[in-house]
Amino acid sequence: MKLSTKGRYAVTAMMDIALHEKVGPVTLADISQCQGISLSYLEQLFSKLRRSGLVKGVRGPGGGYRLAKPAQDISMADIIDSVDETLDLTKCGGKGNCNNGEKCLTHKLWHDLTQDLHKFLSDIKLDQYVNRPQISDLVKKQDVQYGRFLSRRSAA
Amino acid sequence: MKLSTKGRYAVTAMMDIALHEKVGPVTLADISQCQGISLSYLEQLFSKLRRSGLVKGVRGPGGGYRLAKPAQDISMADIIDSVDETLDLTKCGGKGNCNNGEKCLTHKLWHDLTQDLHKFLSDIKLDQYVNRPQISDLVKKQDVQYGRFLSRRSAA
DNA sequence: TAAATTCCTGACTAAATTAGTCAGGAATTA
DNA sequence: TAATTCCTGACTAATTTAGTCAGGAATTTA
Repeated sequence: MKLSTKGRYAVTAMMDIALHEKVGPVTLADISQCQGISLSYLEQLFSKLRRSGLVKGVRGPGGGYRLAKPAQDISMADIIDSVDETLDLTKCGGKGNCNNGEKCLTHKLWHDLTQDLHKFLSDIKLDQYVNRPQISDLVKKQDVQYGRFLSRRSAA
Repeated sequence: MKLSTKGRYAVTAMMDIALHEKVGPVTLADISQCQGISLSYLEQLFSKLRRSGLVKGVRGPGGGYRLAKPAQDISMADIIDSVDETLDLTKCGGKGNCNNGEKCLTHKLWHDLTQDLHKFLSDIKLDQYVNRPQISDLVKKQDVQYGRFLSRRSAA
């Protein structure tokens, strides 16, 4: 378990996609502009999210990314694990010189803690932070201000 | 909220000190050896932990570090916040071009999530992972194997 | 008092990670 | 066919993490 800006980018981007699930795929260009992340960096992150089976890409005009499964089946832990390399615990355990080949006691305690943390984030699904009252109205308002979707959706 | 190896080092080191509270201060040299972290790096981390009021240093022979307050008053969030610089959320909010001067909706959702996470870690106190049955026996065994304290304590 | 121990500080360097850039190709829509 | 968008890989810059070094300050023990 690890948590950096990388994980934050991934989570917010996934929230973005989930918020607009009903309208259609969300392009990385949109996310890039709205969240202030470079397009290429997003592409790197989404390469991982796609390989983890969290999103699927839709190519061509009108394309973008959409969730690969229902929002209630995607947990925060899934997203963070997908992009943030987990940190190793084996610095002492590898050498095995601390507790007769077993891992240090404190390492075990840390291990227990991260497991609890991981469980906590596994229980939080994407839809919990997205399907909330008032949110959908705000999304619309934001999209209008932002011009997102208008160009291609008004033509259809 | 952020979580990296740095935070892990700090948490495990604090656990180490808490485990040996009754025996006396724990030296950074001991922690360094047991956990495989360089002494100077530990000194950097403990400089922060000390300034945050989580530990206090005891100089001179027989010295080391001990907790500055009871283990049940030190939370995991305290420790992690102390060494891991929190990551900023203002990348969009600063520019304020997303939602009419307000922060992006997704940023708000992320903010909510990290608050929940922070609360989770604030509710976990150091003693919860340390004062557990069986642990104290294991500590003794490990200390004997490791020779920690023996040199200076047997003389007393 | 002298010597050993341990914290404590700051400046510097090396390694790893994060973030971004670039160039080009593949699939899809219109 | 042209535009759009995902997709890939190689490269670079910036930041953070981790470690090194040199020295000083407080304390204990002899």
